[in-house]
Amino acid sequence: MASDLLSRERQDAIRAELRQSGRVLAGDLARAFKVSEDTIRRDLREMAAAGLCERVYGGALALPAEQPFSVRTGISRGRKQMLAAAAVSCLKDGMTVFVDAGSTNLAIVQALPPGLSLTLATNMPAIAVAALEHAGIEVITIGGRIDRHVGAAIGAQAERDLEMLRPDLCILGACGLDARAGLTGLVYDDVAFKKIAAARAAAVLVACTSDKLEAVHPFVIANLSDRMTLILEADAPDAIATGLKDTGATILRADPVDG
Amino acid sequence: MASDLLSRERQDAIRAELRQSGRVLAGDLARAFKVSEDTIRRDLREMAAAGLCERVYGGALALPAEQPFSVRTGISRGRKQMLAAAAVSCLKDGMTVFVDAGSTNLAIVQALPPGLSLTLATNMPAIAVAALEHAGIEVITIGGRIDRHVGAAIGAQAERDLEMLRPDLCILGACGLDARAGLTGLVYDDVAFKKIAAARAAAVLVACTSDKLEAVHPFVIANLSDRMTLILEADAPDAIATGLKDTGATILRADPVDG
DNA sequence: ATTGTTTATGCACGTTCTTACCGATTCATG
DNA sequence: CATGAATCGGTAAGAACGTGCATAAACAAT
Repeated sequence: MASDLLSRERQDAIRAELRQSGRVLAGDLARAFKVSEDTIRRDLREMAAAGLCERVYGGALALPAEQPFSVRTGISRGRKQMLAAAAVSCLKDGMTVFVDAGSTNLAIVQALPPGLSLTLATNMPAIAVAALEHAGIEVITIGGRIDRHVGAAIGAQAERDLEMLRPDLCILGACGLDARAGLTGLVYDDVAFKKIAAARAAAVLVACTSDKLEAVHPFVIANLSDRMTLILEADAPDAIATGLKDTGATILRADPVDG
Repeated sequence: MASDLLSRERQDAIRAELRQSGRVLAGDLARAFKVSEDTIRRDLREMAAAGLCERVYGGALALPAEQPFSVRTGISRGRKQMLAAAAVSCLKDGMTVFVDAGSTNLAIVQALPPGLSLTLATNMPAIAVAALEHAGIEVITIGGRIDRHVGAAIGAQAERDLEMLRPDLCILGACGLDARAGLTGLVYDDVAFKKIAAARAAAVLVACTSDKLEAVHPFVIANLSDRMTLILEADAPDAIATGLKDTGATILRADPVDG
C-alpha cells in the first residue's frame, strides 16, 4: 500500500477495504498506511459518525445494508403501519402497481389486505418476498445490480426492465418532500430510476413520514402535480399540508387512531 | 470457521447460526471460534439481554419471531444446513455465482461465511434478501414474473436477463437426481430456465437432500457430467453415490458432525 | 516574508473493554 | 439426593481506547 496519502484518501481506501471484506482492524490499517493507530482510530471514529461504518472494539465493520429495513422498519413501524393502511385505500382490484424501494413501501405491501388481487412489480427483493406472502398478488421483479444502500435494483438494467411496464400506479419511496422543490433524493442512480418509474405510471403515490417533510435533497425525482397522491402522517403540520395541496396534489392523512 | 474475530463479529455469526439452525451450544461455539466458553456465555448473555435470543442451560435458542420463513425451509432445516456448509467449501473469493431458486440454495446463501466476496446473481427474491445480509457480496437479480410455486422469476424475461451472465458456477436447485435420468424437474418453465442457467455456467453444483435421490420427473434439466459437483447428505446410500460418481460427476458428502 | 489559523499527526496518560481463570452456586439427570 | 456440568460474579492482564497536548505542515491574510 502507498504510504503518503491524504487523510481523505486514506479514509476512502478504508471504505473500499470495508466494502470488500466487511471488516477492518485498526492495527492492520496502521501498519498498511504507516501511520499511528491513533490516526486510524480518528479516521474510524469520523467515518462512524458520518454513518459510513460501524465502530467496534478493535476496528470497524461495514454496516449491513439491511439496516435500512431491520432497524428503520423497527423504529417507526407503528407509524408506517398507519401510512400503509391509508395507502391501501388507494388500491383497487385488478390494478397493476409498481412499488419502489423503501421501508415505508415494504410496510405498505405487508399491510395489503388478503383477497386483494393485484399485479405488483418491484425492484426491491424484500418487497417481492413480502408480496409473495399474499395469495392474490401476481409479482414481477425488476432485475439488475442491487445497490446495497437502497436495497433494490437500480441502474441501466433495471431501467431497461422498467420499460416493459405501464403501471396504473407507482408507489414511490420518498427521501425528501417539499412543496417547491418537489420530490427529491440523495442517491443519483436511485433518483434516475425513480424518475423513470414515476414518468411511466398513470398516477403516483407517495407515503411520507413526517421527518421527510420539507427536506430537500440534491437530486430531483419529480415535481408535485395533480397526478400525485401524498399520504401524510396524522401529526404533519397543517401549514405544510396546505402548502403541498396548493401544488394540485391530492393529500391523504393517515388515521391516527388504532395501530 | 475463522479464528480471529472481533467480539461483535462473533455475535453476528452466532446470530446467523441461530437463525439457521434455531439453537446453539456454548461448547460448540467455543470450539468453533477458539475462545473460552466463558466468552461465549458472555456473548449469549448480552444477546439475550438485547432480546436477540433466548438463553437456556447449555446454549441459546432462536426467538420464535426470528423464523419468519416459509414452511418448506423449516422442515429439514438442520439437514440443509449441513449441505450448505459443504457447498460453501466450493466457493472462492471473487467468483461470480448464479444461485437458482430453492430452499436448499437459500440455506447455502444464509450459510456463507462473512468476509467472502462474491458476485451473486439469483432469480429468487428471498435469496437476494439473504445475500444482502453479507457485506462482501455484490448482488444481481434476474427479473421477471415470479412463479408462486417456485418463488422465483422464470419465463421469457428471466431467460433474457440470464443471457447477460457467464457465471463461474451455477448452483442449481434440484427436484430429482438420478444417475441415468440426470437432473429432472416438475415445472416446465422452471426446467427450461434451469437448463439455460446450467448451460451458461462453467461449472454446476447441486446440493441435494436424500429425498430427491433416484427421483425422476417429467422434464430434463441436464445430464450428469464431469462439469457437475453433487453434494449429498451423509446418510445417502453408498450404492446411489457410486452410481452417480460413475457419470463423471464429483461427489461431496455433507459432514454429519460439527455445525 | 510573516503572522495567525486551521488541520493532521504522534505521543503520553489514565480509562475502558475484552478475555481467561478461579471459586461459589445453580442446574439437569440418574 | 448425589454428581458433574453449566453458570455467575469477581479479578487480573493486556489490548484498545479517548483525551489533552505538542509538533509540523498547509493555508490565508496582512
